[in-house]
Amino acid sequence: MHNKLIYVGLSGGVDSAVSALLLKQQGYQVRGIHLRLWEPETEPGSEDVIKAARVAEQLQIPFEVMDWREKFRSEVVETYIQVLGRGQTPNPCIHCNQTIKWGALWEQVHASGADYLASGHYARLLAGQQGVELHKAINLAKDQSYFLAMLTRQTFRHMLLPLGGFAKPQVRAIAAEAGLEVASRKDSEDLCFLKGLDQEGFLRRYAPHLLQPGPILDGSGNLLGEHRGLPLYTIGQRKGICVAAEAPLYVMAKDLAANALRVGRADELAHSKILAGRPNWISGKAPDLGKIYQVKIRAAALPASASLQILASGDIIASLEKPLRDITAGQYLAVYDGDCCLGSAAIIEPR
RNA sequence: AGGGGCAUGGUGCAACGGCAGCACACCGGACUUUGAAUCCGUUGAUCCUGGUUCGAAUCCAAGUGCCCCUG
Repeated sequence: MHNKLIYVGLSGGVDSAVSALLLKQQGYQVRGIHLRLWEPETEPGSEDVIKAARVAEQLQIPFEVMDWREKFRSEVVETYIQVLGRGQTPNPCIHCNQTIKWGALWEQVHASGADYLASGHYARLLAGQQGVELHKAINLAKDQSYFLAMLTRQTFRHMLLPLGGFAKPQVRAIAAEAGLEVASRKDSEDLCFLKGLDQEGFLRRYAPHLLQPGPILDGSGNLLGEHRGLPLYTIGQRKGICVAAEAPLYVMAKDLAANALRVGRADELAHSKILAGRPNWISGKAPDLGKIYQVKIRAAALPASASLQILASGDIIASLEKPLRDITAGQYLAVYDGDCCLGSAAIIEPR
């Protein structure tokens, strides 16, 4: 009845399947598209492709598969490895959303006549006074707006997120009621391209040159042990240091020049300012500089109150009301006004 | 090769002659569409030999190893 053509990215999981189902029920003309993004040579036919195809079959919607493994490798995986090589902690899901899912994929389906591209992300797009706004999901525990915060309003205009108002159990119930076989499929975890490997195994295989052992030092420069390669550690990390001390040790910093890992106590991790790169403001305009907003420094972080200032360079500084730990270069500082996500910027360093 | 001290899981420390515990580390699980954090849990030890004792990590003796002081 709408006559609108919508493509839904079908991952093979329950979320995207229910997204397609809901849109179909709303009367849209729905087509499923699955991206093959990563399959190691040894992996036989991907289970995800089969599951996605089955979803489309059950929903009786057209379905196609795009083999974008090379594109994914050059756009997302290469960036991931490069950022690790710079001593930072990449967020490949954000990069994938920018370049693949809402970049190249949109262009592709748009060229095929699509009016919208939908996904199973848990976030909401609401009509605001100045246009579409990105809001957190109703179910805050599942909210994924952080991963979408580097996208532009231009993109949000043709994006549909049918699950933003649902809780996960509801989604599974809807899938079960519709008889979808993926209803009970477990949620995906970890990076999609790790596929059973842990990060160390992945890097040993695809970027072994990054795994150079080096010294673990405390704040005074004392040698405490040996690390297995700086990319395996991120700021605030506790596990994997393999050094027994009076109190737990955490990664404070990575010294690329010396290939050294600096560790310290939890209370030494706190900082009250964050320098982040030129931000992406979804509305196109910078927020109110005098106001207190909420910021998140990682997807699963609790929001923290902060005010913003904009430097001449265009970079921003967030001044936190209470110090935060684990402020990590390569991750993103997402800014919220209540439930509304104003935008995001790549974290450069704590101040 | 003078005197003193120490020896307990991987590391650092507890335990009156009476069930060997704690912290850190490791490993596992929960959580999680980034990396983490966090929470829960499991392994795992009395240097060696002999003696005293109903009973020894604990007391005694020798051995071995380490540390400190004095030549």
